Amino acid sequence: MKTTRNTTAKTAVLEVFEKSRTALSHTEIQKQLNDVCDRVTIYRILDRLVNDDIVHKISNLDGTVKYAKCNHSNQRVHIHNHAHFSCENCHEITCLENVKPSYIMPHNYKVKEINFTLSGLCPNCLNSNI
Amino acid sequence: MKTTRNTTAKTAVLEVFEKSRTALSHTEIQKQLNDVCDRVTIYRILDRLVNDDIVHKISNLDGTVKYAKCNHSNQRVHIHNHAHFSCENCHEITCLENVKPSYIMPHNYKVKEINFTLSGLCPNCLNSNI
DNA sequence: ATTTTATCGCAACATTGTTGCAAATGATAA
DNA sequence: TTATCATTTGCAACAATGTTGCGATAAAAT
Repeated sequence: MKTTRNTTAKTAVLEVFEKSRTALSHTEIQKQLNDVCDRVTIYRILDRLVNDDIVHKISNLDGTVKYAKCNHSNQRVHIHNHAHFSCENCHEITCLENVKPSYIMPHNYKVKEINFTLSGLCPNCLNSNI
Repeated sequence: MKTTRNTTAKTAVLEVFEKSRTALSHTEIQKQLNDVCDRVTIYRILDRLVNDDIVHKISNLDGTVKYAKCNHSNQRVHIHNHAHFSCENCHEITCLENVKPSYIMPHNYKVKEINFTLSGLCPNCLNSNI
């Protein structure tokens, strides 16, 4: 049985998530960590965190991948069925915890995960008259 | 005013889309074209096709970006509000033209585009008892 | 046929993600 | 506390993907 360890690098990554309101890319995490650990280590930590359902992965329309901490891991069945918002101006991605899409699927599909990302202008950028 | 031209490379790319039932990545398109044109040219053609609303871009959870031809460009307001399905087994991405999510947004967001991708097993792979 | 300019090919570069392996380190039990 | 051992890390090297600049080519309009 593979156990997971609490290393200093992992703790540092989790602290970065804690401080951030928005989802973060690998590069953004790396910048905030400044040389706490290697680039490769961050990739591996993120993989583990996603696997352990501590962090979820979000892919943006532009092809960038971001990560955000889950703040509902107390639920028994843990599905990330909430939406994300991607601002085309400031490029921040935020979780819209309360936005849950409803939809009707054709038969014969087995849905395991959903990724619902809306893009446009976030409240901040909308107010700035852009 | 920038006009767009019909080149042989662009026509070839569109033919590849025509033949394909599923969404295609840059690499997949390149393989099917075998050396009709340069790798860079394909990137630029795809950019233009997306800009002209002839093709839409889909980004998958694994970070891969795929493209599919729009078959509803007759609509006046052209928003890609349909869902896509990404099979975790065969990795094919298909458009679910009839699946349109309904959702309620918080105020102060201006939504311009949505990306709704469901993943799991497609009918083909589901039947294969995987 | 000539002109204009969008498009192309090439080369070089930047970014992002992956892999193998020896060394380091966290967790567990002695 | 120390010994043990599997997990994690750093490094180096590699692979894949996407971008940019620029001279050459070719599509479309006159």
